[in-house]
Amino acid sequence: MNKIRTRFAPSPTGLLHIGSLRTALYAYLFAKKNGGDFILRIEDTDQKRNVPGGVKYLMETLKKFNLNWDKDPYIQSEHLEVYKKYAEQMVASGDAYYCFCDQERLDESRKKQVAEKKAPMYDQLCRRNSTPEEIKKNMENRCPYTIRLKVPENRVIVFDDVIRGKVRIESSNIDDQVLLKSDGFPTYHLANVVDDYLMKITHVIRGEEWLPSTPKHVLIYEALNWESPKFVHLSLLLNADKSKLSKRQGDVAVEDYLAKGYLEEALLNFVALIGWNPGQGSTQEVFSLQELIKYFELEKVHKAGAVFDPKKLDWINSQYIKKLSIDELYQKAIKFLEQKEFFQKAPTEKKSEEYIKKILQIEQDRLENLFSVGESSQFFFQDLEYDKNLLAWKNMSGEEIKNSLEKAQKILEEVSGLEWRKDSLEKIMMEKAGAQRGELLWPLRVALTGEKKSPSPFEVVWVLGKEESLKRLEAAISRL
RNA sequence: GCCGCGUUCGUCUAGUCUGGUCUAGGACGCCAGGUUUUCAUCCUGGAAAUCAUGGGUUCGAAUCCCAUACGCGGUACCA
Repeated sequence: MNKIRTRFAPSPTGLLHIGSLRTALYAYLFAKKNGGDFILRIEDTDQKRNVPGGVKYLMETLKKFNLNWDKDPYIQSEHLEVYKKYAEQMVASGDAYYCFCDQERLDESRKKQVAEKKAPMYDQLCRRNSTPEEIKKNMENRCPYTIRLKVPENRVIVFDDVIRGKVRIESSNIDDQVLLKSDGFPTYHLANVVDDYLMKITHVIRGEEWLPSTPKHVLIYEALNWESPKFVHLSLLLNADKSKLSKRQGDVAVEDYLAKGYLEEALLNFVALIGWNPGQGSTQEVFSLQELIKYFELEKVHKAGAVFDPKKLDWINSQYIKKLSIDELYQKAIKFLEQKEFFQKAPTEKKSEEYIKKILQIEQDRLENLFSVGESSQFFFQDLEYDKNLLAWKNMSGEEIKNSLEKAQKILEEVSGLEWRKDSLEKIMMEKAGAQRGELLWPLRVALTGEKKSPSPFEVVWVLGKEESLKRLEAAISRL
């Protein structure tokens, strides 16, 4: 049996779509699961749509996700002569033909067909009418031409899809597809087939949008006398309204999600689970790349399209954030924090790595994405502003609040530097509070944070340190 | 229009090939309660699918067959 080999074949047209990431992941998982190769191939055959730097961006993005490809990336535009050779070979064998129709005529004919409610297809003028002499003359006059697939008449084309089983379509429904464009570049259909064959791709794993053109590809394999690879068409990612996931209804680029502070591992995990799960009653939801490789099976990939649920992504992301060490969290979060205005304005001593790491320890269980880091912890970075009424727990009077704050002051003053740890601070304060928890803890917490909701006062005190904590208590008392 | 693919809780899904153990299980989200102050985490519980609809086959169907509906994709010298 041949070595398994899959490929991810994006076009460098800009950003990487989240659905393409999933396609790449599945192709990668399947290859790795079977000890095969995963190839990166750049399909840059449309000169109009290529974006400068697109290839570099694609490679960098895949690397971020650890979707490492084997061998050097293959760039289609560097192999134009190969496609041309096979196109010519197909003309010679009678499986393709030259077409000299210009765009204008094609457009007109198409318009007419649509008006007549017929399927818009090439009317095969050049297939029926061109004589060898005409072709020769056109060539000598350097007439622009394309090479089209000569789709056989009255045939049923059948192929087997790994996920969907047998798919059949009548040849009368298949257009005489252009294989080689007039600019000398191949179309997707030709380039794809030629490269998949030459690169010994065993499994063509791609989006469902390619299913309808697969019969054309089958015809090309036949014409060239090549064995077809296995076809695997993946269902699409959908918007909440079940339409194909699109920019109109939110972010679709991988880059957007990274910018919002989703971790690569979490995104990959999430995307893997849309339309796939290990089955057999497994309830596991969090998978490392290695685990995905271990459990992945193409046969378990769903046929139906699946809605992209951002809420579940949030949850998975939070699971990954919780697992990070503080050093890792700091490394990943700091660049998001540095973008925040409240952070930029903070005094230098509140920007130290040590201080931020303490805050991150408190935030770790609360974060769904890294973009929002620090947003609920702004009180750590700036002077407080709050309504003094907020200091009251239930119906406490001003006098009671004052007493409570002074008591808190006294407790904190007595805590030694050695005991200034989260756990011992909690223990000490809970002991001193006795039955009066709310009375002591609520005013203290508000004095420290100025917020109705916040982490516990023990944690906040621990981060702020003795000096700053006492200062904030003093400020609260003077407000009363 | 034509061609193709699909259809289990709001969403992601298990179960479908090898019909009975499915009075359909899990997760996210939602709701309620608990976790020695609030928030979050965590824990417990709950609501939530007549398995798209209709017809077969069968003692028995989410599971097999057919039809219909709906959704999606394709229909380019774009990929």
